[in-house]
Amino acid sequence: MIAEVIVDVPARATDRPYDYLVPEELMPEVRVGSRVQVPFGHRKLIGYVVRLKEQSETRKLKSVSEVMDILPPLTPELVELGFMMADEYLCHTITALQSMVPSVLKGKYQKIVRYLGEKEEPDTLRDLVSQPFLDYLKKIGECTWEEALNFGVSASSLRQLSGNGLIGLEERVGDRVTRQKATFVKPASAGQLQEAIDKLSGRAKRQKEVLQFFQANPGEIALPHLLAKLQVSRSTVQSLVDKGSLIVEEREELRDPYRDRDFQKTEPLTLTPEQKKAIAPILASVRHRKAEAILLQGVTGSGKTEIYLQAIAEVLKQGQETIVLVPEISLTPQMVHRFKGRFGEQVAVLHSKLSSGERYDEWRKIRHGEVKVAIGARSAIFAPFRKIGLIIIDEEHESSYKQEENPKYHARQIAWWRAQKHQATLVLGSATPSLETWMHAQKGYYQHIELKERVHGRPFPEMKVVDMRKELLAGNRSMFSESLREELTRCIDRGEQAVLFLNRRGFSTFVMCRECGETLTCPHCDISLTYHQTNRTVRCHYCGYAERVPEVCPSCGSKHIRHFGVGTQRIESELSRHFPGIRVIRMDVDTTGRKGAHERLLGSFGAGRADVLLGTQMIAKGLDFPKVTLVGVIAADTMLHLPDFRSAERTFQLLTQVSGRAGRHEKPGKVVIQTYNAEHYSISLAASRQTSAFYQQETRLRKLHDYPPFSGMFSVLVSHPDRVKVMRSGQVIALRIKRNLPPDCQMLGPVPAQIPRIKDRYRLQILIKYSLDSKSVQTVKDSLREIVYLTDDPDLKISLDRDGMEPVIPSPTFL
DNA sequence: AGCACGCCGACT
DNA sequence: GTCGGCGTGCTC
Repeated sequence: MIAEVIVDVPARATDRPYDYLVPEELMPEVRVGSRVQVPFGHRKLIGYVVRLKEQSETRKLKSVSEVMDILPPLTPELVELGFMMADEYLCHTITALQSMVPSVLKGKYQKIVRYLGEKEEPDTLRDLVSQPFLDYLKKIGECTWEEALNFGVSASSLRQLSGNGLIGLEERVGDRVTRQKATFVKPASAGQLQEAIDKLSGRAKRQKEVLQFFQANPGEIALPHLLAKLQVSRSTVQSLVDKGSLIVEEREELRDPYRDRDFQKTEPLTLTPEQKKAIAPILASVRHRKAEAILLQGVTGSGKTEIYLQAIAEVLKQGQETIVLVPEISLTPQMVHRFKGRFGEQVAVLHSKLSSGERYDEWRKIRHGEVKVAIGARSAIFAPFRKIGLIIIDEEHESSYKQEENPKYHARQIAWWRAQKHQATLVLGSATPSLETWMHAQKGYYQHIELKERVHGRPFPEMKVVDMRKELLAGNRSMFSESLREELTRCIDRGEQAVLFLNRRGFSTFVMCRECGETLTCPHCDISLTYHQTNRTVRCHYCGYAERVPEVCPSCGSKHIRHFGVGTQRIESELSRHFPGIRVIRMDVDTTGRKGAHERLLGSFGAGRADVLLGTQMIAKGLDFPKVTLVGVIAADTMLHLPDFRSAERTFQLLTQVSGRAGRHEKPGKVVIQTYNAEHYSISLAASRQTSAFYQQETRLRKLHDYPPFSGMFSVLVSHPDRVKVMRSGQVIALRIKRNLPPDCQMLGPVPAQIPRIKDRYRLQILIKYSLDSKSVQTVKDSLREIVYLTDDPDLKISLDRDGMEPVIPSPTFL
């Protein structure tokens, strides 16, 4: 039997399957999706089996040396998906395959130098290596390649010695897996327990207790458990093992990060008539086993999650599996509770807070079929299930479903691909769907279900748009409008809580000299440093560079240097000035840096230990606090000016989401939106909750400018440490693209990227708007693939992104 | 990605 | 003459 293997070398030349002979004894283990070790040139590598066959064109085949897992990490379906991704997202196949499995399965390679003692020690050995190294190697027997180099031994000497057979060089392949072992104890023979007790000497009181315990509790028990329960020591158990009365067994145990928590069993809630109407088509689709996509557009608070839960119950009844994607940020303990409470042990949770070992264990539960529901962030879309009946993507419009590294996939696209393979239902849930999804629903590609009422008939909060230009004219130069200040006062006086939201994007604090106008910028990136009050430093958000705020301007020496812009810290101090004694919890990168800080702060706010929750993006969604009756948006338009054609859509979505935080329970809510663009359609239509009107307007504008989804978009990012070289390469690449560009496509650029330099690399961007005609797509894809590999400069990096979520549209001046 | 093979400059 | 620089090309 021959196995086609994709090896772990992400390079153009090796991006194809290699044939290997499968030795007789490995035949039962090697399957499509198996992770194997294979000899490749002079080294040993990890690879994935992608096909099995009987014949090979290649002479002189090498053999698969090892199969690394009991169950293949990938299913045949995922292998196929890997090839599709490599093609679609222009990445190497191995990169696509590796993105689908836990990172611990990635290879760890080590070169080992071994001392072969049998041989005489000729002079050559002494001539080539130093005496201390030789002594060391003799004592230890073997060492790593790096250690040898540290001793000053040259690589070529080592190779020469290996050729002479004086030392051995080996490649060792391991994975990063640490499987947790647990020790279990059980009686050697349950029937002879009494006998064993009788044989004990009268002084062996402890041992007797242990054996009696097993008489009362037959079966095995975890060793630590036993020790704690009987208050005996390890040695007691050990002597029983030595006597042959007990057997200990070491076994792999799956860590369960939620093991120690109790999940209260919850029962399905009674659906409102509107919910009932909404769930019917989903249930029907699940029962029909037809690949189908459904947009579930429900206002915040309309009870989408309960619909998900009841749909999942139906899928379970059909004996099928479900994948639930939620944005990382809303994968909160409450969320996990709701799923675990309903489905208990049948749920695996995958999120970024897990250690890589825990993540691996959760993943294995899915792979081994121990669970039927996988809930997690973006990468959970690759859950290795075999019979998927339903895929749910909650908050479908979230940009975090797009991966920014290779493979640059969008989870929505992967989800639809898998739904088709499995004949599964895909449910896209959102109060504010992405324009693409909304359009697809309008055109009838997706079923469109709407939930327009909040559960329990809760009223929508009253929304008020405050024009900050008028405030300014009236002489109010503070960050708070008269209106917001009044509402806040009233809210606090009533003993209720408020959430203040500052959209930080494109609006952060920077430090500027008032005499010469110089701003502090990062020495490695073309970006202003942001001011952090906590330790009086300025930091770069892109490379992590930090320095103390200088006393004087580094450029003119003036002392009049201060920070501008609005950060959460500034708002916090302004709040305490306006409202003495106010209790504020601030959530931003500074306060939530440490692990668990996020939950602690929210928990504290929920417990009523603060009047105001002040924060950035991270508080925009998912929060549900009964006492919150006021939501304030400090500056609604900060991202409206970003050079991104999705900025209006983003603004609308954000405002709608944020306003959903108010008045979710008995008390009615109020929302105050402060802006300098009060008449902008994304703001006014969000405030008046005219969702359809917004989507129609936005659709018209996208069509007018031929932006996605009316055209496709590729972005090419060229970067290089040398400013001149990047310009030259950019021109060359642009010319190449242009030469092969289909007539119905358009190239923009090259222009400096939105941030022209990051980590000392200069960046250029080229955009290709392509017509959705599939022939053009293929042409553009092929020519881009060529371009990536055409470079001979190792410092030049070219990054391709298909339908990136944040392409920058070059302004006309650049064209 | 590694690494061997192979063809041109400064040294025992 | 040789050691060693890194350009070129291959890995079933």
